[in-house]
Amino acid sequence: MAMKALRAYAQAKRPQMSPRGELKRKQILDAAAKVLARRGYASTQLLEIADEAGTQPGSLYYHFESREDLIEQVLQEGVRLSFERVRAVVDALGSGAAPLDRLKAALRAHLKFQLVESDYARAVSRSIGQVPGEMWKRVNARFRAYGRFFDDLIRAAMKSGELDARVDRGALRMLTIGAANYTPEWFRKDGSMNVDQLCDLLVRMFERGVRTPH
Amino acid sequence: MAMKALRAYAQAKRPQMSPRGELKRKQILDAAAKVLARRGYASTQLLEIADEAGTQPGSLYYHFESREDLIEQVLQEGVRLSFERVRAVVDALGSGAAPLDRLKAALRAHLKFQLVESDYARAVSRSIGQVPGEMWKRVNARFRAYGRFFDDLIRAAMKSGELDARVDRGALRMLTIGAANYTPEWFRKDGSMNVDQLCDLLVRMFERGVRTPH
Amino acid sequence: MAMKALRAYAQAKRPQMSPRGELKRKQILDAAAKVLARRGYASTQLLEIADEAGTQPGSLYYHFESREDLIEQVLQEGVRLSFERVRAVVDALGSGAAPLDRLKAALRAHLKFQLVESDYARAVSRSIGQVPGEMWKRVNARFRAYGRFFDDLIRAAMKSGELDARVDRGALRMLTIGAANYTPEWFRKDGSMNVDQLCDLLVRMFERGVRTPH
Amino acid sequence: MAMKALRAYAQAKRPQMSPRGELKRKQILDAAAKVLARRGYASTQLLEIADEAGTQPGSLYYHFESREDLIEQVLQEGVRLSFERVRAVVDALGSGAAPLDRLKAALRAHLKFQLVESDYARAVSRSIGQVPGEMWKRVNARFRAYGRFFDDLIRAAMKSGELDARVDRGALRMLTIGAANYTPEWFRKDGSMNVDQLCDLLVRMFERGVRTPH
DNA sequence: CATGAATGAGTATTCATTCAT
DNA sequence: TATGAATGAATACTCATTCAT
Repeated sequence: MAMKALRAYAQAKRPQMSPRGELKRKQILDAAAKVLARRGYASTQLLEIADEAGTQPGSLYYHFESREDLIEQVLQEGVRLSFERVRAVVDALGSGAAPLDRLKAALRAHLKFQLVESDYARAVSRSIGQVPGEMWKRVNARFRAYGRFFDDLIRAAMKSGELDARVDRGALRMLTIGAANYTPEWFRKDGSMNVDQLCDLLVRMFERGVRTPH
Repeated sequence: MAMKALRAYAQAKRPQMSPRGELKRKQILDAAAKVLARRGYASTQLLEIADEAGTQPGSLYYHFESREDLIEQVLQEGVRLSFERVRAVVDALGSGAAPLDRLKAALRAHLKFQLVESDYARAVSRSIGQVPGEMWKRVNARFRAYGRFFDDLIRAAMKSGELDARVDRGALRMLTIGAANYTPEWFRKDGSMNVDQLCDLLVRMFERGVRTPH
Repeated sequence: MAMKALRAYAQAKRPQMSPRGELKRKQILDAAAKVLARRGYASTQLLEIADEAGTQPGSLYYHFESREDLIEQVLQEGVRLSFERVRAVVDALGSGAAPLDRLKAALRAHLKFQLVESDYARAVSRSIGQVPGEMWKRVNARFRAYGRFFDDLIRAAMKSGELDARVDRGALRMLTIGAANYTPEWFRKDGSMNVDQLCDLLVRMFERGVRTPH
Repeated sequence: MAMKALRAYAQAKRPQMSPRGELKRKQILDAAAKVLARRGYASTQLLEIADEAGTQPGSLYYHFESREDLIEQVLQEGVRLSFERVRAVVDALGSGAAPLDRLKAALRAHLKFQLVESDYARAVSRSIGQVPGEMWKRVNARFRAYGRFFDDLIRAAMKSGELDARVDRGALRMLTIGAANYTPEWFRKDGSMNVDQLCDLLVRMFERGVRTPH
């Protein structure tokens, strides 16, 4: 009871936390992202996170309310970072670029980011379908915004005539995300192709597969 | 320890089991498949399986050695059934059919089977990446045979010139399987498209995306 | 599975454990020794050990890996302590003492130690024949060293001519140990004889029974 | 409830049971004796007994009320058979034989019987100290009668002056029984000595160790 | 702030016992 | 009588969480 208050206090206080506290908090989040990317939601244990962060399980509770709280923050961060990255890449092309080129760049950025660049992003794809309802509702709210961004890119490429407008945009997006999210399960950097070649293939299938027939 | 041999007597006796015993065993496997398809490997609990099968958790041990044993049998069966179904569909076309048509039929069958037809198949796709090493080794042995079957179909379609032979077959297969396996996560039968339309889309992306450019 | 290594962190850390942790660990070992001395291996339950130690069953796992681990440590300690005690008593006599006197002192010390002095020693004698194969192999390794010590004393007393060298040393030792180990089952301190008188009797049977006839 | 009555009925009926029923009952008792001799009371499981008897665990309940009932009957039988055998051997010597010779014959018979001749007898020695209080009270009642028989033989040998009358008879008997009962734990028929030589050694220690000094 | 230690609710598993056939 | 099948109470074990220091 008194604890609850203290914890709430810790949370509320977060913005003004000491630099040292912020650092530790970041280390724990990083550790949790790494473990989640490795094990997925259901198999992730606090002990392994603590080990990875160089602390004790009990210490995590100073920085986070609970396992759920910690994990949710990793997942939210994962979605946020992916979105941020993809948007930055698309923005860099400028609004003068062809809609399909913008979409292809987004696709490439998404795949690469979650395959080799960010534990947070991989934590998300490895946990989809394991996260309990309530938490998923909240994470999914942000995830849907990310999806809408993609949807807008697709819509634009359809409007411009580059993509076949008769294709169901939602299904198209989900099939592509599924293909991308599954890659961490099988792709090996030291295999027969590198990450960029993999991106090429995904983009090729998307582009030629969906483009407007003449 | 010395008891292990005794406990497993249900296993040893299986061949001569009574029809009633076989029936219950099947009901339990079905229940486990349903729960695995719903929760995935790590979150699947024996209590839920027992509930679904209309028994007590303790009773499961009359038919199976352990949680691991039960789950592994569901997964093995899931791979076996998928393979069986897909092969039957391809065989039905006859060897006179064009290689690409055979491949497209296989793709369609795989997606449909695991999306709406079989809890066992969905149990597999929902559990990939969560199954502990040793068990995965055994399940994967059968899974690879299934993958090889697809690979042969792809190779044939490349040889016939229908598909672009420069594309990496392994990556192609895994991207497609990823897209298909993710569908149970988002596809709703009552949504804007039906299962066959979804199959059409996946096949279209595969076909047009990979076919040989002229 | 991969978790085993993590769970055992209490073990790995033992050397640097805090005094408070060491104390509790000792209390648990003492409690386990008491319960084992009372019930024997097979009937010993963690709940009873926890009760005796003033903890919860779950707490035992902070200090020990498993029931087996805890029990094995008690048994190893039991053998170690018996050996240590007996050797100390024999050493105190000095090497100038007659071999038979050294042997008699050892016998007396062994019986007394496990009858009234040490729960650990009694835990061993009460568990012989119940301990599962693998564990017994390890405990027995130390136990055999203890047996060899006795054997050496017997051999010396035979060489000196005090004992009849035609008697089978192994059988002699085991019969004597059997007689001694069974005493906790029936001896009552408040009975017709005290511990020292019991020791006298055992030593008398050994000495007169085995000594060289003239 | 209705079961209780039926079971009681089965028990009450035992004397008039069909020959076939009696046979099965005997097979189960034999099997239980074998398992008890191997595992001791606490580790004995009904499944192993049923296996050994060539039946199912459930079937045991037609012949015996419970695990406790079955085991108790084995133990009672074990004491009864030992007593019977030892008494027969002593009686065969006739009352004209020297008291010490009668005692030595009894000792020899006891050791040999429970070491190599009877699973029932070994079931008893392997279970001593593991049997729960209530049951032990009942078994011990018969066991004490057996002990008294030995005690009478000892008393007679003391009266005749062959044994030292100052020795505590109870302790003497228990030490000897302990030595004998422990033998199944270590004695191997194919070892350096045979059963009769082992008997010789036990008798020698008893005789020379306790006889009246001149 | 951190941690060593403890807790307790939950989970798989075992096994004597029951019961329908 | 026998047995295949089921049951449920008991037991070891796990792990997020708490708390004293």
